[in-house]
Amino acid sequence: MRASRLHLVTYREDPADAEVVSHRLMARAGLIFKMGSGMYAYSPLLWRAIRKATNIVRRELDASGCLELQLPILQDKSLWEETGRWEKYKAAGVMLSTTDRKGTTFGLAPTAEEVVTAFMRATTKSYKQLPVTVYQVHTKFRDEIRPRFGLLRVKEFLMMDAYSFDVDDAALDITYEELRKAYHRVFRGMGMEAFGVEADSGDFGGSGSMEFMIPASTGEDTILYEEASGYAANVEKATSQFAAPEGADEAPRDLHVEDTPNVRTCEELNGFFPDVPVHRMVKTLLYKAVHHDHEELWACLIRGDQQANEIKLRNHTGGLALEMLTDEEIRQHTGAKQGFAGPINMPEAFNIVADVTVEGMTNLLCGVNETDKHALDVNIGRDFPVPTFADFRTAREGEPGPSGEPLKLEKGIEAGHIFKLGTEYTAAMGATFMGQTGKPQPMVMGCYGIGVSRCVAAAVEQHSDDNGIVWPVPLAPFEAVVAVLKPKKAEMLAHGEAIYASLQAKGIEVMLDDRPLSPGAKFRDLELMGFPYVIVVGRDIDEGVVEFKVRATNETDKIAIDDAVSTVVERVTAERTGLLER
RNA sequence: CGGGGCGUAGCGCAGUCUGGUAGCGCACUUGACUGGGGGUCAAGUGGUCGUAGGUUCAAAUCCUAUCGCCCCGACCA
Repeated sequence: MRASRLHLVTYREDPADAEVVSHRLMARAGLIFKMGSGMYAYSPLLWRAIRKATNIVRRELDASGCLELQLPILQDKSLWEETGRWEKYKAAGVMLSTTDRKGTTFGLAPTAEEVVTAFMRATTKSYKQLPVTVYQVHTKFRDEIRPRFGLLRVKEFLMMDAYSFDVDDAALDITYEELRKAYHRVFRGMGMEAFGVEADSGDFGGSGSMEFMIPASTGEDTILYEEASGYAANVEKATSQFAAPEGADEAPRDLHVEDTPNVRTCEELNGFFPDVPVHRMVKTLLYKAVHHDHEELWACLIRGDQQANEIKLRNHTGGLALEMLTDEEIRQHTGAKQGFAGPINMPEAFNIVADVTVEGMTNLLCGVNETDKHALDVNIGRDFPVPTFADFRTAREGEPGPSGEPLKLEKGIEAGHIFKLGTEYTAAMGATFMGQTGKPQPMVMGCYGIGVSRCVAAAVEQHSDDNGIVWPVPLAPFEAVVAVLKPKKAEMLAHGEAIYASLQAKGIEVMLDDRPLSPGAKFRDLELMGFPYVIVVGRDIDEGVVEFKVRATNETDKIAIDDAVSTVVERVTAERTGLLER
């Protein structure tokens, strides 16, 4: 393609709302055009990159025996009601919906388990047809609370979603493992190192799931990992070991209630009682769990030096959503101001649970649901009933992980997620097949997603410098550019066109930059757009010399014009497969 | 959902407090000179000032409503 015909537009200034590097650079390079909050037009240049990312996904999934199909974006509400997820997604605020002229309500696909299960239900009769894994690359919609960071968090995006159907759990395990490997090939094939981490299964349910994270300082997810053991988990799911409660063998002392006016935090309480360290206090966090037809009150006890993990707690409550009580609700339910809730005199309406760090604590300090008062030397079982103990705490960097190594922290962009769903959806929707035994049984399902448009943004997030984007070759909109510095000079242009034609003949995706820009403007522009290799046809052309520029290093070599094509071909073909072993 | 802020040319912004001819930079068009790191000069194009209503002789500016966008918070007991 000729640059003069590519509708290239670049900007010298950053957009006012760009916070992260990929957003900034993609906007400046004219790759994305904002149409509204969380909605972007993709430029022709960006679409080339997205198409390449899509094709890498296709290549690896096809190699794993997956079948591409296409499912509707408009999905009937009643289909989602079969699995109970309409309520769930509405409660979570994720589902965008619309209605047709008859008043029928449709969801705009945030994902497609229901639709694909309905498809398989209608088309699968026998175990002989299984296993089947289908996938599509299609637009998805999510009503994000707060779209931001350019293409990294948007309301409308391009996603690959795959769904596997197996005869039993053992068969699912094999399929899941196959897809896990394919996922690593996909990310490596894009030129990125993604690592798999244990993840919360979120709204999908199911027995196992793994997220694929692309390390980036601006990532919205936090990963905790152990260096040697290979343990890595999303902070939403991560566990760590903790020190046993201090004074476990102390004799219980008599409970006494003291005045603690206007305290709000454990640190402030510590000011009143310097002898009681924060880790001998118990915080009482008050929540409501929202279910589809009712709300429940929950109180979670946790040691003063620990932080609650609301995802773990929500999973325990089984609610669709978990919300902290407002100050007003706290007053209404406990009669006390915010800051004084406690397991003592707790209204019966509350379900009380406690984090495992609370188990075994003695002579602790906690609230008594009375404004401006706290109790000291409280003992579990004696002063309040023994609650259910479980892991409700947030693991933190530096704490010993499951294998005992100190946990390290890394920020990442969630690029993919794989789940073992089991029969949750197929059973609910009656998607059964005739087994070998002659009895109908539900298909065992897995689901798998890759944020294709997000991956492309993540690639920019990971590969850039002060001058702009540095595309990895597998995603680059063009693998190479032939830049003619003075396109008005017919002879120079002819040399450029000859190199361009040869590269094309060799199968290189090449752009001829024939735009009449000043050399400085042209160099900056090409660097901003981030093409991996540039052959500069300039002042030395009369001596038969051109320049070979490497975007990643910004190094320039003068080479003979006759070597230009072979140099580019060699470099590009070496990098086309990303990080895959050849 | 709570708090704060912003809507003025394609982009980035000033002008609003104190009502009186709508501006600047970039980009874009034409011409000339340039030609290896966003070059120079000259002449131009482009805006119902988010929308609707109100006050006023007069509204980008004041008032009301509304729509949109951005940021922070929503891990506090």
